[in-house]
Amino acid sequence: MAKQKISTMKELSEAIGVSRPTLSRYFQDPTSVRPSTSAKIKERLADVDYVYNFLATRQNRKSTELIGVIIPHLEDLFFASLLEAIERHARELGFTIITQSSDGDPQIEEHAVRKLRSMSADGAIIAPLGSESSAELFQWICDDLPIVFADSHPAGNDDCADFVGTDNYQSVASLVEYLCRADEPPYFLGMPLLNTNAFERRNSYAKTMRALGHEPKFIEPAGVDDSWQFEAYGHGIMNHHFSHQRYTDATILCANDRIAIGAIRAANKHGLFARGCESRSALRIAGHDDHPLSRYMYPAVTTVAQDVEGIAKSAVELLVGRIRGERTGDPVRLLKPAALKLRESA
Amino acid sequence: MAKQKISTMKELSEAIGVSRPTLSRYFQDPTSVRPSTSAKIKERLADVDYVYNFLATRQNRKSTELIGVIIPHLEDLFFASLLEAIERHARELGFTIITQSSDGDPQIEEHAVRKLRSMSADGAIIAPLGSESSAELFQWICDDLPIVFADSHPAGNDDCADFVGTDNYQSVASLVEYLCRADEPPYFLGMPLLNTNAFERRNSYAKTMRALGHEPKFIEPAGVDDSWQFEAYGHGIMNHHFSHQRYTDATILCANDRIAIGAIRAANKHGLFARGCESRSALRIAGHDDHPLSRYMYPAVTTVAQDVEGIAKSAVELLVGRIRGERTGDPVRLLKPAALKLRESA
DNA sequence: CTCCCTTTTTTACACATGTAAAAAGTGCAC
DNA sequence: GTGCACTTTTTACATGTGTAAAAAAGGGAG
Repeated sequence: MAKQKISTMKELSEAIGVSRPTLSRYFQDPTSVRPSTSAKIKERLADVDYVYNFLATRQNRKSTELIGVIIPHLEDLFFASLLEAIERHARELGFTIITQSSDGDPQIEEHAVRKLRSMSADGAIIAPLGSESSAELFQWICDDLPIVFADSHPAGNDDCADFVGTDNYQSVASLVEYLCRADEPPYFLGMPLLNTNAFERRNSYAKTMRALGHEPKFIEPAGVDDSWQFEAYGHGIMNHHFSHQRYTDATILCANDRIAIGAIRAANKHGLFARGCESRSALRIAGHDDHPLSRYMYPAVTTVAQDVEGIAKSAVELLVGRIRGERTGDPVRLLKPAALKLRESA
Repeated sequence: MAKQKISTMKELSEAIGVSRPTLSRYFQDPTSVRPSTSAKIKERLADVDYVYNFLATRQNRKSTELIGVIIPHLEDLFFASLLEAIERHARELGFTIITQSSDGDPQIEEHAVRKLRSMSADGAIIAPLGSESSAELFQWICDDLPIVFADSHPAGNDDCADFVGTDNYQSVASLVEYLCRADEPPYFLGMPLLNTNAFERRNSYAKTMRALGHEPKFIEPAGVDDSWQFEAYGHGIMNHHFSHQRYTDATILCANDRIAIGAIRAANKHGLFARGCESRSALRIAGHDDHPLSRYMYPAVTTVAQDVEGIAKSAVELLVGRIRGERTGDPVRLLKPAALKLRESA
């Protein structure tokens, strides 16, 4: 690469032989200059090493074409796949993604939101933590720029921005119905109450159970602290119970797959699954989300698949619609259905 | 929040009653102004809603305090944990992270590198893809800004930037030695040749085997395409072989845990592990990395734990050292040892 | 009260680009 | 060759901040 390094548009305009404003217009839309000029610029550009200054361009354009994404944890394959899908769709529409992980900490979440505003992001997709303290923050940011909440929505103010997520009532109901149809009605092993999904899944379980004429039965957490370490959480609780011979032939619906993975590990250690998972065991464990590794567990986790791809696509589309001003008015609330994945564990 | 919204430092300086340059210095270092002034600013700032303009500040500072991180896939818990750790350390040092996933695609990787330069990032931590086409690109970016390669290094030019990663020779050797000591010498199930780790682990396996007086034996991929879908890769290959009664009582060393997870699933489906993983089976499968879910498999995966935290910490420290000019001279090559994790699968 | 030193304000310019308006240039039809 | 329409160049100003230098103000010691 012996190409001449050029660092400003002014230098570049001299090297190419067109004026700087013409170059500026060319970079924003090559068809906005005469075809012969456009060709000339394109040709000379190939001989030269020039990268435009992102900071300077974005400071002056009305739109920065930056979209912020805030998720609770990168180290969770559900959020990781959501993020990858969002990135893919945003890239197609010409937007750059700024990812911030809130690391489960409302303070970091707040910091991330403020940083997005200071970066003049055009909008943001947020998978919020469940902290009540965030309500004010979200109200504040919603006033300033288009926001789409994804996966879960803030506890207090549901009406300040669009939302896309899974219809937990549908997804959990379809699992409960299946489990009741196939065998015993399930117990519910909830997730730590970290966001609205935790509540909705719990409520949906109870509601569906009652509708089917069963009394909801919850497995008690037994001294495990609330955290995003779901596998450890599920494993800790169920290992404890199985050690005391409890729930050893029960049907257990876990609030998410990561908890189910922990629970399945505990069950295996206690030899509670029938050899060769084809023959159904008395103990049944189901999850929720279709975590990428669910199918590799043994037994493979029966679960419901969230439409991650659809959620990501809609979130980006909703957001970009707002950013471009094509969509105004009341916030939209998109609930995606989830698909039952019958596998081996239940 | 009825706070007065203020969007520029000029407005703010009028509202507070100090000059704009004083404010500017206050924001960069509150101790650089007289304590009484600092207190006054701090006090009035609380009554007002002001966010500095990131783009404008960073355009003019010599340092943007932005660090770019490029990883092959977010949807891989190894990289996700690496990224989280990097983010944490960078945040402590006051740097903002811009993450770009190359999605396994050299073109996207190139795009990401160029974007980092156009954003005037102070430096970048890159976990490169193995593509030869990237050599020129990396040379180009290394000339412009401090780079640290993490996890794996570009195939061609090893000497253009610092590197931090796992000592694959040590890690694989310790596994091979353990496996040979405990029982039969292992076969090697490699990973797709996507980066230098793939080669190094393969070579280390062969070398260690010979040193111990055994002939290296490789399990052939049997028509599975090269991709980052490691679980599917491992599962596909081993399911195929197990179906033909091959390797059913072998010891198999997988190039990473995700492949091992796929292989273990296949083994379980074929009933090849002894019930209750306490009693050792003839079939043994080991992995590499200590993937966060390895311990939840059944049998739990025997593996070596990469020092993700240490790699992330060193990568950030090396990079920041270069950025601050505290470190110059020849590239450093830091190899972290990995720790054997004896679990149930081997 | 004065002097000196420190801090702050004022003023000015810089950064790399966007963008608007006026001036100059180009090409084409007649 | 003239006139017209379209492009491009020129010129000038904008963005929101960093930063340097000079001028002004403030505080403390004598």
